[in-house]
Amino acid sequence: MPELPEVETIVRGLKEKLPGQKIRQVKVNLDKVLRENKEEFASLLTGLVFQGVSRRGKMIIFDLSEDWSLVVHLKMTGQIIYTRPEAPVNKHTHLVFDLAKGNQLRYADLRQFGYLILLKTDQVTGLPQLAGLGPDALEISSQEFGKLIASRKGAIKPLLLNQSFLAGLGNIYSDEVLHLAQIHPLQPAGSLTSAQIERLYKAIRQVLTRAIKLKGSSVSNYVDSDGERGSFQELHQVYGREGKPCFQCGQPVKRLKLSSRSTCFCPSCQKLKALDRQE
DNA sequence: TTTCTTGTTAGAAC
DNA sequence: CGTTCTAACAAGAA
Ligand SMILES: [Zn+2]
Repeated sequence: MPELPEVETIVRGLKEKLPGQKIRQVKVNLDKVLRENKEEFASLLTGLVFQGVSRRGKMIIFDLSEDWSLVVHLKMTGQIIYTRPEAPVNKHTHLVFDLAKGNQLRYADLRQFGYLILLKTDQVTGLPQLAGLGPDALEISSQEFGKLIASRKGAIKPLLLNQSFLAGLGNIYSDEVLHLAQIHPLQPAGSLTSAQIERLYKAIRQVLTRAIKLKGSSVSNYVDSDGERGSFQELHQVYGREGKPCFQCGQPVKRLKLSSRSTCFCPSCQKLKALDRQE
């Protein structure tokens, strides 16, 4: 599931390889991942040169020559892989870019939820999918975070998943962050004490930074731009661990359903009524 | 066969 | 209008 750490890992990998490379040919196997028809998409891109690669939240932005940009969302199962052309082709490969140096950039997506948008560079920031994003989870300041949290009434877990509030966290990292911060997923955001908000802010940075170091979490089919799995899943404290003992206290991890998403947490480490009274 | 999983969004409810 | 919530989407695993 590409969330911020996985997307960041992919972007860092591609930054080393793509800039300066010309697109020699584009093959489209499934045009439903595109906005325009496949012929138009291929002809617009052919001959362009990759320049920068960046991300905002979970969105990837490729900047190309002639003021074109390609914005990509991988949703749950999307992959972008830079590879030798003779490497075996994933069954769900929907796009193949042949690059001037002989390598290929391949886009694959098992569930076909991801998409690409080709547009002029000056249109990128106005794109609703980008303009609607809140501050990036790794860029927001502690002060701004505290201000945003305080004005919200809903439960903290669904709020962390809301990309227009904060961009980058998904189901895995929201659960992991709340466990590290020792905050119950149902606790109303506006009821968090300043000490809890501080812990939450630090937990977000710590969990995401550590996950990026380990190249993300491979819980389903996630691989980075080299086709390599991440290893942060081995350090998950609660996600996917229902019924197993909490590594901190030994109590079994519980799961509940929150806005039709599963949420794993430790009822002992993450109490609903703040145990840390006044500090 | 049915249920579950995921991120985002349209649309409804408040 | 802002916020919050639900259903829908696809395809494979259990
Ligand atoms: Zn615990």
